[in-house]
Amino acid sequence: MHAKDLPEIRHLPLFRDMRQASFDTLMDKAYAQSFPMGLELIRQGDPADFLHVVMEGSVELYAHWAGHESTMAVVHPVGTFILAACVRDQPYLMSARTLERSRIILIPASDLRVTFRQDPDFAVSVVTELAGCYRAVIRHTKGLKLRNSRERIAAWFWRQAAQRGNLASFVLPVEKRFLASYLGMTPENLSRSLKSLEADGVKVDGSRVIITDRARLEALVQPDPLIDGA
Amino acid sequence: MHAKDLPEIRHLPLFRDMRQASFDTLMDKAYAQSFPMGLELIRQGDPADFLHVVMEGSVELYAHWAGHESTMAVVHPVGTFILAACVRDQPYLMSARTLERSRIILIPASDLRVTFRQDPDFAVSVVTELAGCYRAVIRHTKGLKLRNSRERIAAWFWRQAAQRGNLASFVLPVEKRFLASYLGMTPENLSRSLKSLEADGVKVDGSRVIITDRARLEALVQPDPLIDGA
DNA sequence: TCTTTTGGTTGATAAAGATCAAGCAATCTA
DNA sequence: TAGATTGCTTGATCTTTATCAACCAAAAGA
Repeated sequence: MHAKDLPEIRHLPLFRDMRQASFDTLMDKAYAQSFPMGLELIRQGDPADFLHVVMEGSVELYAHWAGHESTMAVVHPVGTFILAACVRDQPYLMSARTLERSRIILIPASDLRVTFRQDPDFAVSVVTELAGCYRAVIRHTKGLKLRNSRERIAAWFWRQAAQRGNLASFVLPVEKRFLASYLGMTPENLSRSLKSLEADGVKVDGSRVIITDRARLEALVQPDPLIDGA
Repeated sequence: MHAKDLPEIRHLPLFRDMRQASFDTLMDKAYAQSFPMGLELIRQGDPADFLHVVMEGSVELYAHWAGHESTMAVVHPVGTFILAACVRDQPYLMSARTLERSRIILIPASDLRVTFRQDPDFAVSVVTELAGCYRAVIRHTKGLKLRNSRERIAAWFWRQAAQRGNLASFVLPVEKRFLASYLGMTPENLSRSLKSLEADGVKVDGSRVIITDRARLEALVQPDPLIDGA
């Protein structure tokens, strides 16, 4: 556990408002570890031992059943994952693997559970964080059910651009096959849709995305804060 | 607000462990109301004013975008809904309407937010409840992404039977069109799939479901606690 | 009781998306 | 740098699911 990580972790909404003493004891039990690319950090069904914080790299959360696999989320720095399993002391619902070499902070779930029972400010932060996670999944599921695959891709691009201050061009932060799976389609389907989206104001060349016609894209996306986020 | 409701509400996991004083003040601000069938209780995007508790009847949570509509959940007694929007003081992500004549308890969101900051036991209950809601949506989304429509229907039947103590026959608690939408398909698709599922151990006659061959159904469903619940 | 309404079913057809196979190009590695 | 690997793309085809329209039956209302 490196001292230089502490300010960054402390700055996260989840840890921002807790008592310094609680934060210190929690961090005291935590440790950092670096993992190579492609390593399975968590297997779905395993007991929830640690809250994970991604400091560097990126982590895919994915689900599998009957030989099928689906990307549920990709976590980038600085972000946490599987808080819900930790607080309920129940098995993980998703597996996790590193998408690149990653540095992860591991916070023992048992200490977490003790801490939010002792520090009311932290409890409030956990409540707020979990409510936010819940709402994020609901929004994603709404997108899956209400939009077709072309619209989902367009909406994802629109959102990415918006998060970068409406930048007209950016590089994909994940490989296309994970994006495809996250958006609930096959890589082939994504590939074909990308080509057809040139007519709707997005051009994709390799991993570079260029919004060529923002108005046209927006007409297709019909952005909705209750799906795409504020 | 009827006194006879209090024990039932108090028995809910969310309210079970809070201090009596907190519960009393919360219930003091709450009030009960009866609504006719088909009434829109909540419109998505509205500010979160009340935590809702269904005492009688049933309520559909649904989402809409660009003229499309999709059932996200159906809440039966005794169940709560839109806790997340309340604790974050943010707009509802889903609309809600009564599916039949229903009696609902309305607990002001502002009082709720005050209470879980003052009563640590209640805060822990809210944490646990929200984590449970989050995990329920994740499980449902996993089902949507990993299973095809036939499998989703079969899994839903299997789960319903399991919740009723592996009863071989039960009556659908919702109209088929809502079930179809909840499971992410059209009513026509559901209707056709139901017929084809006779070959897999489920027979449906009107609103009556009969599990004719549990083993066969289970072979199709491949039940997984990480999707179908424990 | 007789209509009217509404939810459900069925059939025909269309569209969306998945699958399989082959080819390509960028990246990694020896 | 050459070869191998890997992810992406493209084409052909098949499956799944949606759409549209008609019809039926149960339930609600006059």
